[in-house]
Amino acid sequence: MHSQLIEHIIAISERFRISIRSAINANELGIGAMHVRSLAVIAQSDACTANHIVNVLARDKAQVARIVKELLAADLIEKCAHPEDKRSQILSVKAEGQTLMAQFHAAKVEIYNQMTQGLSGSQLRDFEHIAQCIADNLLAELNKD
Amino acid sequence: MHSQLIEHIIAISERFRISIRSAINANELGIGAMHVRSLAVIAQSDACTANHIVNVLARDKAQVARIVKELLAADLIEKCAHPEDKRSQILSVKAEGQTLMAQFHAAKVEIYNQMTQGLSGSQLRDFEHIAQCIADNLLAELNKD
DNA sequence: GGAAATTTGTTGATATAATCAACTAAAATA
DNA sequence: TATTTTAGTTGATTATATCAACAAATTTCC
Repeated sequence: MHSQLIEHIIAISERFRISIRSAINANELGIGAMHVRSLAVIAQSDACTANHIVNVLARDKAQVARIVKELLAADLIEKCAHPEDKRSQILSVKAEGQTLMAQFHAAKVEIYNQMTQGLSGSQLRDFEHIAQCIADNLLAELNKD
Repeated sequence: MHSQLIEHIIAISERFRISIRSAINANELGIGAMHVRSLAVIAQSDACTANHIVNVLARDKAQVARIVKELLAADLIEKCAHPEDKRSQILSVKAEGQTLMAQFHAAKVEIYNQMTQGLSGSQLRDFEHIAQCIADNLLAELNKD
């Protein structure tokens, strides 16, 4: 097993993070890549809670709590009471957050186009499918305790 | 483009890092995943310099300098003068480092087996090839300045 | 040969990301 | 109702990454 598979995967995710940060930094805000990823989760889910972000991004809840606090401080999101659970609050994206999301998606498309150069649609479909399979396998392993 | 490709990639690399760290932590040393990856680079290259690690792992040279310092302090590697460049030193893995590398490889094989469950050899070959292609595309983009 | 530019590595300061443990309050369960 | 679980917060700490300034050796170019 001299496979460099993992090294390629690590390289891809780091370069992606760098690209996102520079795309966002160009738009100046005191937030990082994790904030953007969390914001994207909030935007995608309806009735998103902090705990939902924890599950989707597989992050520590302490880390998420701080990210949410900072997104609120930056006025990118707002929170309102959860109708069925007083411990929890529902997060939603505000106007400025929507703008940032649009920039994020544009950056993502650009990066996606860059990284998929020379690859066919069927290659990419296969790749995504296998990537999901691997991610699921590892998740199952982590949840074994 | 609603592809979750990037999210899968990020998930895989994070779970890998976690797995490596817990495999190493089990073996108790004051070092992290980056130290292990750097050590692996040193082990793989003959006449490895700090700069070589910088290039292979695409890390900041300041970060590498500190990792090397810590690997030296932990007695996992040693350095000797570079015969053709007085600025530079050649790094090599010491006995304890070799032991750690063996543990690392064992952990890597285990993780690799976990993550590839249910995938065929040809799927993995394709996947690795495409991953390398994507990594190269992104690298070319970063080097454009 | 020598000045200028580049490369290699070090250090300081700081930012970002992740981890762990203790804790509160609400909710679910038994 | 008593116990356990869940959602979130906070404090403390570690790990990882970034940027700028610097020294010393090497290379480039005239």
